Parts: sequence; C-alpha cells; structure tokens
Amino acid sequence: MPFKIKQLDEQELFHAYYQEILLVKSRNENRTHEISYDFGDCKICADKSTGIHYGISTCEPCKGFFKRSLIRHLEYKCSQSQNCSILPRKTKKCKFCRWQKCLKEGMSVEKIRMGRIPNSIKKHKVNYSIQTLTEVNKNKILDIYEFIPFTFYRERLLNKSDENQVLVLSLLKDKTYQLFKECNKEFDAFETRALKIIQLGYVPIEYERSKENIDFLRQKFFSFLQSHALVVANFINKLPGFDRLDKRDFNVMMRENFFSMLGYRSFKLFLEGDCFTMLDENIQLDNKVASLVLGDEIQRKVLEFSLKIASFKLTDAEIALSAAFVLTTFSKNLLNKDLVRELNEYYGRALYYVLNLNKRNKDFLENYIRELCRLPQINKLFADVDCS
DNA sequence: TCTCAAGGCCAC
DNA sequence: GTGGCCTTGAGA
Repeated sequence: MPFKIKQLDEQELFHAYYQEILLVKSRNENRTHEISYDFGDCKICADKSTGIHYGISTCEPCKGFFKRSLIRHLEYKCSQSQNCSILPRKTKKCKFCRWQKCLKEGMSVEKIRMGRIPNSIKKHKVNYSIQTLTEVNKNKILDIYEFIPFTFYRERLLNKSDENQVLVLSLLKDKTYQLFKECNKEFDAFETRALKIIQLGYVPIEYERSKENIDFLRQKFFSFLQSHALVVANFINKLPGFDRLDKRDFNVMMRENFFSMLGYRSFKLFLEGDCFTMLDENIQLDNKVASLVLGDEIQRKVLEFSLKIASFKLTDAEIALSAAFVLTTFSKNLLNKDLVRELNEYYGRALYYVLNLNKRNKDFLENYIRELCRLPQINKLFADVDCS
C-alpha cells in the first residue's frame, strides 16, 4: 500500500532497497536502466497491480472482472454475509463481494482515462554502472538515494524531489477525499435534501420551549453524537498513517476534535442562515432546535462560526484534508507527539497543495487559517454543553 | 513517436 | 467465468 507512511523502519527500508538494487544490478550490468513506476498492490485483491484501470490501481484479473461485471453484476449473489475477503490468485472469489469492493474502491467507467501519464511523474531514469554500485557505502544512506525508485517511502526519507512530492501529495489528497466522502455519505444526502427544500420555499418547524421538548431533542442530539463518533472513529482509523496511533492517543484525538469534525461534516449544510443537519430522518438541527439543545448563546456563536466557514465554499478535497490537518494540529495531550507532528507535516502540505491547485489567494488563506485557529475554542464550547 | 488503458481473444 | 496476453487508439 503506497499510502502507509511507515511499515518498516528506516534501517529495514534501506536494507530492502539495497537488496533490490543489487538484484537489478545483476540483471542490468553496465547499461542504462529505467525503473518503471510501481503501481503497488491491486486495490481489490492486493495482487500486483498492472496500472490504473477504471480509475484505480488494479491487477489484470480485477480489471477484466470489472469489465465483464458491468453487464453481469445484477446476477451476483453472496452466499455468506456480504463481507467475503478478496484474496489474490484465488479463482473462487465471491463475485458479489468482489463487485462491491470494486465500487467501494471507486472503479467506474466515468473514470476511464486514455493516453499516457506524464513521464515527469511516472518514470525516473537512472544511470548507473558497476563502478558506482560497488562504491556505494551502506552506512551512507544519502549515497544510495539516487538509485531508489520513486515511492512514498523515498519521499519520507528524501524530502527533496519536487516531482515526487506532487505525486505523494496528490495521492494523499485523493485517498483522504475518498475516505471522507465514504464516511460522510449520510451528510451528503442531507445536503441534497436541504437544496431541495430550499428550492420549494423553506419554512422551519416551530418547537415549543417546554421541558419535555428539550429533553426529547437532547436525547435525539445525544444519539446523533453517538453515530457521529462512529463515523469519525472510522475516518481516523482509515486515514493513511493514522493506524500508527495507539489507543490512548486515538481517544485523545477523538475527544479534542470531536465537534470540529462535526463542523467539517456539516459546514456545507449551513445554508440561508440556518443549519440543515438532520438528527434523524425527521428532526432537523436547525437554529431553533440547536437553541433548545445547546442554549441560545452557544447556538448563536456556533452558527456565526459555521456560517463563516461555510462562506469559504471549500471543495470536498479541501474539507477532507482540512479535517485531517485539524486532527493533527489541535490534538495536544498526546503521548506520541512526534508521530502526530509528522502526520501534520504531510496533511498540512497536502492541504496547502490543494488550496494552491484551487488557486486560493493570500487573503483567502489568511482568513481561513484565522478561522481554523478558533476551532479549539468552538470545540470546547460544544463540549461544555450538558446533554444529560 | 511512444506510452498506457481499454477491450478483444482464447486457453484453461 | 477467469485471467494472461495482444491489439487498438487516445493523448502526452
């Protein structure tokens, strides 16, 4: 998996590369050699990938399977519980689960891209001779960098190739975006609903300020927060590099960013001066409900802040990377601070890369960062609400 | 011109 | 039906 930030320590990694280089050397002595770009593992079955097929990195069999299934997938049925593992080089894979995994990983005919990938990204030409290799000193890792193919690991070790940085940041952006989208499907549906009812002429429902109503809504709000916790935990668990967090730090990260994450899930639902997040299929967490649940003052502050963030009209990729960046920026009481600092470096750069891609100007960046800095304060405001 | 993903073909 | 290999054609 090219997205894992660390599976081997640097010594192990260096050793692995060194062995690989010696193997390549024995096959290609004294000639110019091109090391092809490594597509990594097939996203469906973890076999060796042969390229980008229907939008994602897959092996030939999974490419063929997806192609055949475009017509046949309706016939597929799972005889187990629809969570069969899709293993490489096994012909008896469950077709239903394999097809579901193709969809989940993002295979689609809409993502078909013809033509070549720019050489600047895809290939790195290296010239070497026996002479050079025999001079390689195992203790001087820097000397060997010139022979290491472009990979995420090399980026981590080298931090000096512009081309590779773009590739890594782009992969990180895509993966984070995909994970966020996956976790936030429910809220995306709220957005569709919101746009529809705004078009029809939105009128908020009135709730009487009775103790009974407040208790009822608080209970709904609490259940809503429980399901939000599951979504955030799932998102954090799957983010590249975050699997290295231990349980304690994971909990700290969850606690210290719980409501910031709710914000990132729902900023797009702040429309027309109101909030269109749904506590369940019937109850909208609009301004009036929020006032009953949180109290007037907190509701007003949260609304003002959320409308401000909503006004930036962030793209989905910006939202996803901001969420990951915030998680690593505002988690303070951690044991493994170095790890989170390292993750913060990556996600911060990926976010900056996306903001640049979207041609965000200096004013935008300054204003956005200024608002981001208010997140811990808003988070605390929320956390102090007594929902009991 | 070259690269590479899509789709075709066919042995298994 | 699967998957390895080949041809085709888009695009850098």
